Amino acid sequence: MTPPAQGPHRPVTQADVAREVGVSRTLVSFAFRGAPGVSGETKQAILDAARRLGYRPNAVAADLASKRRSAVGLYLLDLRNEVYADILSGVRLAIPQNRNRLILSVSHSTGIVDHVAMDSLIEARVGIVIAATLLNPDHEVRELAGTVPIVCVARRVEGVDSVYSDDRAGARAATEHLLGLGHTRIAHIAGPLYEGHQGRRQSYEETMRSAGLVPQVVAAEDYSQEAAERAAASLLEGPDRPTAVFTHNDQFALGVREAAYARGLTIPDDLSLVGYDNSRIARIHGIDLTSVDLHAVELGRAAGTAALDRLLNPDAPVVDRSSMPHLVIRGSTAPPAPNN
Amino acid sequence: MTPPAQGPHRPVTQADVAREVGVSRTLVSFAFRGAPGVSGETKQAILDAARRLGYRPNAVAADLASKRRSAVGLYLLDLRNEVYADILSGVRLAIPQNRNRLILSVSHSTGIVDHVAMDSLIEARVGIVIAATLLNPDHEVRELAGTVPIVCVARRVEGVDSVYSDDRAGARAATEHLLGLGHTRIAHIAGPLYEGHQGRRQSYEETMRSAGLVPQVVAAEDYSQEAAERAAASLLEGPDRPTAVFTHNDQFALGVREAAYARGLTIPDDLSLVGYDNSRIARIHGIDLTSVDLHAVELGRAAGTAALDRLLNPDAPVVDRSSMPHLVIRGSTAPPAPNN
DNA sequence: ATGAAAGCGCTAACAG
DNA sequence: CTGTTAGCGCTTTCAT
Repeated sequence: MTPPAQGPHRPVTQADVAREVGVSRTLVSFAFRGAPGVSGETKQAILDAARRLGYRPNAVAADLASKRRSAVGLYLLDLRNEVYADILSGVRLAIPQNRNRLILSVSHSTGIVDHVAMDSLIEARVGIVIAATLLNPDHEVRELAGTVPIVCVARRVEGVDSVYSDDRAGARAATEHLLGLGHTRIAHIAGPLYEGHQGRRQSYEETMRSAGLVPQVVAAEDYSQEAAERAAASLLEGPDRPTAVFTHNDQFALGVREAAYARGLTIPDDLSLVGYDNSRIARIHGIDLTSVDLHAVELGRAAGTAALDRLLNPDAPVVDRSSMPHLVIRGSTAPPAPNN
Repeated sequence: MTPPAQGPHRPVTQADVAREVGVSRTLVSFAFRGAPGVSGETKQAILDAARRLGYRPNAVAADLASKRRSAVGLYLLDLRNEVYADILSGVRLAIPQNRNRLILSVSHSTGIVDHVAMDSLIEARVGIVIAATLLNPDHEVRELAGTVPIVCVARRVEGVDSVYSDDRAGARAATEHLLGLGHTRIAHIAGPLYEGHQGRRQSYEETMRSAGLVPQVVAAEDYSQEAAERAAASLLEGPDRPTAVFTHNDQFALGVREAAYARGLTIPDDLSLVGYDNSRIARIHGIDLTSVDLHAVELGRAAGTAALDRLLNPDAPVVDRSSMPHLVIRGSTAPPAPNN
């Protein structure tokens, strides 16, 4: 048989170290946190003994005893969407790994509001939750924020710390780009119609109307690429096929792209395509997706910073930090074909 | 100014609930864990009072008191590589979110062995670490496993729970596919030369030699796409340019692809390309990357299951679970051009 | 500079 | 069925 399992059996505690050195537990505690009031000599002796015994501080017990909550909860909607991975990298940039545990809770793109996911963070006693992005209606988010402080990423909720990008500006830039190329039949594939996630769609509609055109919106059933593919199918097979499609995000754009090629349509010759997020996929040679960049990494970093600030200062005024996205024009957009 | 911040100030504890109902703390504890020995009546009263007061169980304190360690640590090398996101999804499938906190620790593709990342997991007192993938040499991994049980994902370490894919078989299939198409100048872009990550390279070399050919390996400096791009540059600009390249992973393949197109080379006409991971990118129309699928989601799920088993039974024999990858042939590979 | 004692929120024997 | 008593590993007054 294979040898038995790994792992220690009698964990070493501060008391063990204290006994070894012949001092009190208090001193060990002080020494490890670099608190003042420990002579250099004893401190050294303590650190040495600790290493010898293999002592590892217990951050969880420390939090409990100090009534602190140094853990940061991270709620992510859907890891298959690269934008969430980017946000996570950004968060990681802001949060020092050695000081704040990052407790992860992942929902799934097809799932409705996931109370279990938030509950698990609350019961893990995180000091704050960075949420990207909650699908709940605003009033529910505010209610949740009454239980645990929340930083909303990529969404603005009144009364709750929010770090987001100006979706209306991004969608306007995208739509205007297509209008500028001469398109008139421009469709939009929106996400599910949750509150707080309608900025892109609304701004698209307004921009179309301002141009004297009729908006055409199809809402995908969920945030998966497949849902977008199905939504695109209805668009591409219907009468008066659009000559351009602007999608809620790049993942959706990928779905449209597959749907188009499956029907023998070429991008951008038969169909111009604009995504949102400017994820890595958009930049690949041969994809060359025109897309709105909302600077997801930077958004994540800002959210991480806001979270740390909130942890330090629970009574500071609510953070409301928006940033401007920018349109990156690539090869997936072109003027409509003359015969269209 | 904006209104003050969110969050409760005096957290509700079991004691509060007990007082409210007029029972002991023990009963509240029992009621919440569904333990036997609580009358239906009191249980209901307790649950009601708890809801009324807004009581939330403290999973951290529970762990401490019960000397249990229900938290699972997740060490991920690099979230920009989709394979790690896939592994994470798989882990999530196996681990019920409401019972086991998932504590995340992310390293970075360019970083060397990240002791800080592992330390943070140890100090968070996780019961087990799922590691995908540690760059440390085998003996260091074994040493770490003496402090906290580890499940190695996508890598086998003797004496440590390991859930992995047969890299040698995958690399052989990839190389033989290229040989079968008639290629003779087949190069390989390997990752950095860490112990435990050499199976693909070695198997490529053996397969080449068995075919009477000379292997040509370039090791990327780190696991980033850019490093692969640089490695590919030297390959594509050197004399006797290879007609095919097999890369350590899809991210590398993407780097090669960019390097090729930047030099006016077309895939697969001028260069056949095989990746590894069969990530979503490989499946995109226009990328169509031939790639070895190691079933990352399934790997993650198996790792999650193994982790839960180990948590339950620390003394069970070491897990050694390998699975077979399979080659997915797409449009990025073709016979070499006749003039080559 | 050092230590004793109380307590964080919870679980776990052990009694009744 | 219900309550009492000790802790878990650590921090934190408050003394000395």
